[in-house]
Amino acid sequence: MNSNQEVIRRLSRYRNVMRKMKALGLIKVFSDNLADAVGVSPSLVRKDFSMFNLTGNKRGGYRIDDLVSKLNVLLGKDKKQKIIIVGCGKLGQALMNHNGFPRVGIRVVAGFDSDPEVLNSEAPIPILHIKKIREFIEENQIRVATLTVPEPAAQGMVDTLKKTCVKGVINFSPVSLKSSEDFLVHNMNIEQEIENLFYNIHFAETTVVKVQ
Amino acid sequence: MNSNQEVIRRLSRYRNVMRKMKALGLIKVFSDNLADAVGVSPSLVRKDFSMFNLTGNKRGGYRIDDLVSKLNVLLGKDKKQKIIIVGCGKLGQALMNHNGFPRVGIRVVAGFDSDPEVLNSEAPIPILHIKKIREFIEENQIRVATLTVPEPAAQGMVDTLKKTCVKGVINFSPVSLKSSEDFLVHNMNIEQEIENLFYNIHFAETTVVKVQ
DNA sequence: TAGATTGTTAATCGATTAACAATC
DNA sequence: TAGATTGTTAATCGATTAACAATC
Repeated sequence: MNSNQEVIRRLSRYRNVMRKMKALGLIKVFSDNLADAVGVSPSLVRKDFSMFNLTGNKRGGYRIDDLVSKLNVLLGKDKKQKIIIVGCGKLGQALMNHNGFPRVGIRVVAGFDSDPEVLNSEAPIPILHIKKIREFIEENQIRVATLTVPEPAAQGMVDTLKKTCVKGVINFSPVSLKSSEDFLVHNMNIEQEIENLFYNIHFAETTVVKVQ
Repeated sequence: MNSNQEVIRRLSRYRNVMRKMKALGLIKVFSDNLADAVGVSPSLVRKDFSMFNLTGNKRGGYRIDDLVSKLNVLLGKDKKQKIIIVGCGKLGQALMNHNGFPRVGIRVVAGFDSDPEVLNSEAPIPILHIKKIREFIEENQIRVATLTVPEPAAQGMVDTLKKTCVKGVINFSPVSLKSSEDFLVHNMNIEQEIENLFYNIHFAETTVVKVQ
């Protein structure tokens, strides 16, 4: 049972680096190159690959083309990844227009809200009334949603989504919701990240707290 | 030397839970309660506290009041945490209006951009021209910024900020920038988070990949 | 007091790194 | 071939957990 989230994140980063290398005309890459680019050790790069049976050539490194396309399959990037935006306030709308998505094969197919003002705004991507969400999800076989609703609505929305074929959400509200076996929640807690940064700045430069 | 980011994140979560408990009228809390709320083991809660010399009473648990105020000092929440928003596109503007911030003592004091249209829009928080950023930072002793500029501008902006008293940024652009000793970067990579979620959904339900 | 919970030590677990044989 | 790099094993490191004496 492999449940280490970090490996997958690293694979995704290796892939991004390799895609850029490829754009520069490079053909091969060594574990050393990827290690430098991503900031990990070469051993770890090789170990990560070997865990997923991604092999290279002794002496010759890895073929970028080959590795990228294997990673695509592994990470599900060979298919378009459709998502919906639940809650089209400022943050939701920012995500709808986020230009980092198309580049990596993520497609926002619809937004949902209940505020009539938002519903009438014209957007390149349809914003539908929240009451249509279950129907839409089933028809379009949506698996992933972003949760950008006000905090009090977050848990209720999760309960609704659990009844559909959505299997996970990225939660931007400040309540940290819990994952369960069949419904994954990834919390993007901006406040917490900022607090953490302040801590690291302030106390990392002062002395270290610790112990033992 | 204590460099474990996770401990700090957990402390912050314990604090949030306790503030809610306090609002409910509770006075004491046991490691068991916090463990349940945050989803970790009671041992870990006690260990985390003990690492920072946060003590309770054998048999009596921890006094919420006491612990919250000690955590406030530890996490720097006893002072207002001022931040600036660098790049006031959709995402930057969403952050400027993010109502999760005031509640946790984070204050957005200004935004910066170069687009005249954005500069003229009226916002409750001033949006200034990017050329005034260094002056503003020094005058207001800003330590933390969010980086919500288009990807190509991100690295350049970091280089500018490094020349000021800003000591760290939350980077929302899809390039993952590297931290250095005296300038911390926390990457909030939304795309990566979504990719990761797709992976977990798709392949966690299929079989597990592997190994040893 | 008896019972329950902390604080801490030792054991466990898992991830990363170092090292090196295999081999291109 | 000689040299360099992979793939993998064993060693290390660090974080989490279990256990329990101290004690309220």
